[in-house]
Amino acid sequence: MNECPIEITLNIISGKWKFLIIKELIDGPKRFSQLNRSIKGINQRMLTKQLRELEREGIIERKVYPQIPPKVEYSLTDLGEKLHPVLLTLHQWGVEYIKSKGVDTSYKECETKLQFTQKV
Amino acid sequence: MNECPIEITLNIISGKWKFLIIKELIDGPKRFSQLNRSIKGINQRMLTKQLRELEREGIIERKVYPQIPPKVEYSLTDLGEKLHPVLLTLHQWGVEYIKSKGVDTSYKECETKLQFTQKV
DNA sequence: CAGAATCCTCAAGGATACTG
DNA sequence: CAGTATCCTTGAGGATTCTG
Repeated sequence: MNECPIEITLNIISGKWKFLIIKELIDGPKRFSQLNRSIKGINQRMLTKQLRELEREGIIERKVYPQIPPKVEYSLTDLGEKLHPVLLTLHQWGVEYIKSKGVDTSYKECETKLQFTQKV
Repeated sequence: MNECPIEITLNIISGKWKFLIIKELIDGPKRFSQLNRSIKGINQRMLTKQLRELEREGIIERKVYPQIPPKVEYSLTDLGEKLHPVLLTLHQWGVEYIKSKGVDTSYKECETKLQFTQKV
């Protein structure tokens, strides 16, 4: 406690996956299996764990459709949507970094994705 | 490789300490011992390790003053300075989070610190 | 003062199998 | 489909000691 807001944010959105999950959900609600497919390298256990934690922090919402086979949709809450500027600046710096290293062209698809949903 | 810029950024500025170190250096160059004191909870080994990694990525610069006792100053490079917007959005979201939880008042000092150096 | 060198712990993360 | 339940590994991070 008595931490600065930056620390608070970092403690909440820590780990390898949370920001990537949030990035996926910026495009709109997605199902568990969709997330599992679009986030490369994650496995079911990790995805479940991270989703639960994000839910507990009030960043995402979990909506269960009572049907068989089950359908569960995850979406950003208002608080979660407010992470958009963070994603944008992280993205922009990533581009700067790539430029500064002289490497390029390898990030096209993610960039466009974020541009489309740019609200600010 | 072929990662999106967000992933690239997160991979580079990962771990528990890097953002906090960068935050300290936004106020201007600082000595090793200063950083060691102002970053609560870090120890020498970790500080050294993180500084080396940040240096290797071109985010900070290390300046040695050849004297006894030794003096070493760390500062942000241009690339490092460009992380300012990220720090700001992380900070802003932290404040939002605190508001949404109804907790407050415990972050005053860090906030002012960042306002002073706000360049954007 | 600014570190290098060791040693150690634990928890984040991963692999796999099973289920309503 | 959307998860649990186990078991396991690795390395991030920590504590301590020594030094030019």
